[in-house]
Amino acid sequence: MLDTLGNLKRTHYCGALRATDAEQDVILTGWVHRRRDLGQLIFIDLRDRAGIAQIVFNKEQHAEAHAKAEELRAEFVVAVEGRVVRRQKANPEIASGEVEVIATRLHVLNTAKTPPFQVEDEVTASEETRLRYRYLDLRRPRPHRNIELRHKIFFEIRKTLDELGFFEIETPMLTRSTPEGARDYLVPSRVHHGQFYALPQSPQIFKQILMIAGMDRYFQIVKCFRDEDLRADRQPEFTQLDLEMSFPRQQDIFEVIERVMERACGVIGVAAKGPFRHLDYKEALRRYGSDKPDLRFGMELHNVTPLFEPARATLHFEGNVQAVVAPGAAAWSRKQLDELAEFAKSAGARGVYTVKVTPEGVTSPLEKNLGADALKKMAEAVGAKPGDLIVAAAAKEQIPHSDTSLGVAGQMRLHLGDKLNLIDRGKWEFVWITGFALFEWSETDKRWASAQHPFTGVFEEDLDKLETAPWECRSKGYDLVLNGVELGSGSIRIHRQDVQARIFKALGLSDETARQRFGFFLDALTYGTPPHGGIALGLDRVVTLLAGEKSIREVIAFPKTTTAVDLMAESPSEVDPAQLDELGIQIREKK
RNA sequence: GGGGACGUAGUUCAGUUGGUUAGAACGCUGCCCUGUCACGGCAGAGGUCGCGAGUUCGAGUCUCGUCGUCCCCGCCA
Repeated sequence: MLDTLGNLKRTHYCGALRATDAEQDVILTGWVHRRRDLGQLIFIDLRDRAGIAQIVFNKEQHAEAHAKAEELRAEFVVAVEGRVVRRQKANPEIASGEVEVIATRLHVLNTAKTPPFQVEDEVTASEETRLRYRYLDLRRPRPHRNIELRHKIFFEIRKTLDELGFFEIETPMLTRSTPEGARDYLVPSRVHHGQFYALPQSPQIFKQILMIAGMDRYFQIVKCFRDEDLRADRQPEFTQLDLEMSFPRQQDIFEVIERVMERACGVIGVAAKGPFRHLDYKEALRRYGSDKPDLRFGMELHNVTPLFEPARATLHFEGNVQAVVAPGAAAWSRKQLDELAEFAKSAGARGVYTVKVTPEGVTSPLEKNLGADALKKMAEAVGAKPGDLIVAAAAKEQIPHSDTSLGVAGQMRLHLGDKLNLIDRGKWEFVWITGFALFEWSETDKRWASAQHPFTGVFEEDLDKLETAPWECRSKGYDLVLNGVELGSGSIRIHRQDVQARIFKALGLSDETARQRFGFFLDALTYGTPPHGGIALGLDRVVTLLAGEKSIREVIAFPKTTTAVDLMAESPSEVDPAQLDELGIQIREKK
């Protein structure tokens, strides 16, 4: 027979009991974490959100409570009445370890099936099992801590932006499909047969319209939806901090985000301080081989193409050659070097070359191709010291106006930085990346596409190149990067209808198509649009970094798998034929 | 769309060259135990080796397909 909660009122959290509570009568509630049955004496670790308290059931003193405690099993839900006493021997492992509760009465509020895995701090179950029984997984202290941290960060962000004069304004979830960019999640309309809403990839157009509407400063912590393939740092639905300001200089937006990040980092006691560094996109690519460089360590790239030039034919490489210096890696084994080459190849390298720098001199398989003098010169040029390994990778330019050798070397830099333990985990290196190109060549569509999105502003002096040399147009976009992770991007927007029309044209959108897709927005632009700009940050990634987690799934209460499945809710799922019928939808067999 | 890793008891895993009755730990069930705290002791239950074909006298093991989970490339304005 189960007991009722009745008029029982919890007096303390289990995990909050301290020596100062000794000799008090308390009522605790929670889950049976562990039971240690010694016969006449039963110990229960009782767990709630705050932690664990030890409860003692003594047959001699409280026979009735003891008898009921014999029936307890893992994850039963109970309320315990009792008295807090100091322990003769404290348990330093738990926060409440100086005291325990002598139970006078036990109320069994609910039973529990034997859980598929034990609720304990270390993960013992596979991620698949954890996601299927997410409600049990979330009972563990670490997910609890991550979800609490997420709340605290969100709360701090809201407070900060409120103080800075921003209004949190909601925008529609059921909106219009915009074929530019990611695939949309579509929602069929029952009322409008054959028509669909789309879930927003971002509130981009709405937030710009809010600026046109004179709201001046908007923000929103909001879900965005993108139907693309997933990764450790990507979910089909994810949470953004979206914000927009009217009449901003780029500097003003940076300052707002720097305040926000300072306060968010403050939640875990990290002293991040703006202004953050700035790095030009091209410079970031040249020095770090990435548009989201990890600045926690050096190991910058060196363009050694000229040094390799004499051997271009014999080595059969194409494109440029970039080198990095791996400190202390001259002693690496053949196996380690093979693994490195394997990694570089998988990153897109066409050729991988290593040069060992030792106190005796410089040795390399390249010696017969380049000669000893050239190798010595190379070691000097890249600043390699005895004990270092120079790793060079060649990759052919595949995309017009970009150098793929940089990206390959950039991936090697990260790989080596990790392998050689060069990354200081206590560092928090924020950097603004600016100076992006406005357009990138889309190989799939065989046309120029917006590097960010089609509302990104362009420098006035580049306007004339829109039609003649689109690749030379510089955008007013910027990215915020932390420790090699892209946290978000934004821009000063286009606020003139004529410029917006020219961008659509450069993207190969006819007037007609542009009107069809963005007509309402183009109209809005003509009614007195202020200069405006903003940014969107991926908050799941922010929390992941601050929580010290590897996967975004660890900071989301109910995440989906890499195939966009919710293992607990078992979504997506088939629906009742009557529902489909009402929507006028018929499912075709997949080819 | 492509590449890689994994799938065996409730859970996490081991399983030799294809060969007798598929093992361990934790968990679970019962009994004993008054100071445990990952309690301990004794006894016990628990298996569609993801699924489907194939090769073979014989498949957890080999082959093909398929499903699922994870990682990476493409993709993600």
